Formats: sequence, structure tokens, C-alpha cells
Amino acid sequence: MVLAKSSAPSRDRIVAGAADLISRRGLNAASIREVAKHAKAPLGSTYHYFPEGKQQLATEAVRYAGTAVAGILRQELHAGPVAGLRAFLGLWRGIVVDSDFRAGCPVLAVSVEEPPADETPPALVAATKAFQEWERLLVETLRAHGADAEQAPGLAALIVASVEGAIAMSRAERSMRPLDQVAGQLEALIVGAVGRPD
Amino acid sequence: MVLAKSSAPSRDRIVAGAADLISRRGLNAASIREVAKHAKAPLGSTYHYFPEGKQQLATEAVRYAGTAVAGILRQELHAGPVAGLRAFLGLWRGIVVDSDFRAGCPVLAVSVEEPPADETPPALVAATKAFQEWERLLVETLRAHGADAEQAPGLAALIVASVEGAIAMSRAERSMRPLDQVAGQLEALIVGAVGRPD
DNA sequence: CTCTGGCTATAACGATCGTCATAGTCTAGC
DNA sequence: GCTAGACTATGACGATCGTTATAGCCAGAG
Repeated sequence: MVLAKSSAPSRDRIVAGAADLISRRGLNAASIREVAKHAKAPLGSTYHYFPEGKQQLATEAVRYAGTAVAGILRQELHAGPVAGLRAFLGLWRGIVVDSDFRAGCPVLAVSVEEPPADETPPALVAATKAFQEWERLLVETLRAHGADAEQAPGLAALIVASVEGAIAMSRAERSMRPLDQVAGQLEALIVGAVGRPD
Repeated sequence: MVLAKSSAPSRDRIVAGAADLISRRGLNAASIREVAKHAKAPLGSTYHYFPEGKQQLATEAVRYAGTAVAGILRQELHAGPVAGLRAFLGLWRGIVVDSDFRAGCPVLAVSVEEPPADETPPALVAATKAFQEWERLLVETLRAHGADAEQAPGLAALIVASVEGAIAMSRAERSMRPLDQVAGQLEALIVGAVGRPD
């Protein structure tokens, strides 16, 4: 699983495990005790490594997932926007399938839970940055491959939004149909956007 | 009176309040106590009206939201797919804006939380049905307005997925940018799908 | 060797969770 | 008015939550 390697040092295992657990259960329902057990680390260690508690752990988990996905996306986009899209979709597809539709995107999971009080918690800020970074990478490559410069941001937003939504729909339906249907639509859209001679 | 009269709008208020709270906090983090308070109903009443507990309440909340959205969608689609899309988007836009980015889609919220054990809880089944019903309504209208019959399901899936994803992204970013960008993309796609002469 | 400091082990704190039981209130039908 | 049944009020149960405190282990520096 891309978001949860299991042989790194303790601290990293905790972060990766938190990302995985958050993607499954949601932010509020992912308990620190479960994260620790999931990462084969003692509960005390989580507060040793993350003295600011759950908020810090959640923030690092979101950043970890966001950065990992961005890295894969950046690398695969070198082969063009369609290849990047396929890698992006294949990544999520693998997570959903390998978990038997139980895991999804931790960034989305954090995004759909109400922040406390009237301040934006750092985990939500990290989620925003992750989404925007993915969009930015897509925009860059779309433009570099001939897509209309003004239309690229809209298409990138559509890609990220529809993939995130489709992941959730596929989990609910316990079927890859939504994700695969969206994949087909997006691929055609990208081809049309970069290949069209005006 | 045994069946007919379930008295005051108390029960309905609880269901609607549960849908709202679930959309804000997520399924696991939306407690029955908060739902009761939010609906100005006593805690005991929730177990009186929903003897199967939280699972039943969540299921009815998802069905309620799914049906309400489907009703609006069905009505507005009579004026065509673009009008339907605008109503769909406007509905969610209102929920997000009016709640100051705190509320979203309860169907999505239920979809992104891991089911217990190895069986599918009824709330998740209800979520699947809600998504599929929205897609079905879109497919019908797209076809009725001249969209390619084979392409309509893919476009409908893309619409639902991207709107759901964009709602979450807008909540995270505390900005309507993602939802508005997706709106523009989808509108152009629908126009192209129904209006294009081959 | 001692000693230090990063890590772990264990237990507890108050709070809140889902759920249930019991008793009380109210109202509709006789 | 009386009674049955729909609803409410109240409080408790075991479990689990985030968090903290305290003591113990154990490698490496001196």
C-alpha cells in the first residue's frame, strides 16, 4: 500500500498508519490508540513523537499522504497528462481495491469533517494545500502539452474533484464502476484539451 | 392509534437534524445526543422513534437527504440538463455557503467511513442508492435531450462524482472556487454532449 | 563503571459515546 | 373521569475517547 509502508522507523510508521486509518474511519473516528496499535507502536510513543497530540498527528498524516501522491503524480506527469492521470487513478484504484473498498483518500476524509470553534485547524490547511498542489501539477502539465492556458485550471479542478468523489462512490457501492467511468471521461477530456488543433 | 400518526414533526426533525449533523461531523462523530439536542428533542425520543439505534437513524437520514436531493433534481431537470445541473450545484452551494463551509453532503460523509466487520450496513446501502438515483435522473434527461445514449452514464457519473468532490474541496479551502470551477466545466460538457451535431 | 536521555510501559483522569431501564407525563378514546 | 398507550425525563451501564503522569528500560557518552 502506497500510503502505509510498514518497515520504516517508528515515527514514520505512525504517520503512515494514521493516514491509512484516517482514510478508512474518518478523522474523528480514527483514535490514537488504534493508530498506535496499527503501527505496532506503544501509545506513549505517539505522544512522545507528536507532543501536540492528535491535531499534530493528523496534520502530518495529511501532509504525508498529500506529498506522497504529489510525488507520484509529478513523476508520472513527465510522460504527459494522460499518463499522469492514469497513474493518479491507478494509485487510488489500488488503495480502494487492496483494502476491499475500506480505505480511501485521507485528504478527503479530513476535508469533510467540521472544524472546531471558528478557527481552521492545521490538518485542514494541509488538506487544502494537498488538493491545490495536485491541481497545480496537473495545470502545469496540461499547459505544457498544449491545453488552453485559461482552461487548464478548470480541467485540473474537475479531475481532482471527480476522482475524489468517485473514490467515495466506489467505496459506497463496493464497485469500481464509478471510478472507472470517471477515468474514461477524464481521459477523453484531457485528450480533447491537449490534442485539439484550433 | 398504532401506526398512522407518528405525531409531531418531532421524528422528522430528528431525521433532518441527523442528516445535517452527519454532513458536518461525519457519521461516527455525529452523536445521538447531539442530534437530539440539535433537533430540540429529548434523547429518549430518539430511541423511541428509532429503536434500532444509530444505524437506523443514520440510514433514514441518508435516505431523507438522498430523496430530497433527487426530488429537486427531478423537478429541475424538466427544464433540461443544464437547468438541472444548475439546481444541483446551487443546492449544494447554498448548503456550503449558508453553513460557512461547515456542512456538506451527508451521503458522501457516510460513504467515506469504513463499515464494521464484513457486512455492508444499511446506511451505506442507502448512500449507494442515493448516488445511483441521482445518476439515473441525469442519464435520463441527458438522453432525452440528445446526448449519446452510451456516453450519458459516464457523463452522469462524472457530474455526481465531481460535484461531491468539489463540495469537500470547497469546505477544506473555505472557498467556493473548486465548486464554481467544476460548475463551469460541467456546464460546458453538458452543452457539448446534448447540443453537438454530428 | 556511572550517568544521561530517548523511548516504552502502565495506569489513571474526566469526558463522552451508544444503549438501555424505569418511572413519569400527557392525551385520545371510551 | 378513566385508562391505555404514545411520548418524555432521568439516570445509569460499560466502553472508549484524548491526554497526562510517572516510573522503568536501555543504548551510548564520559
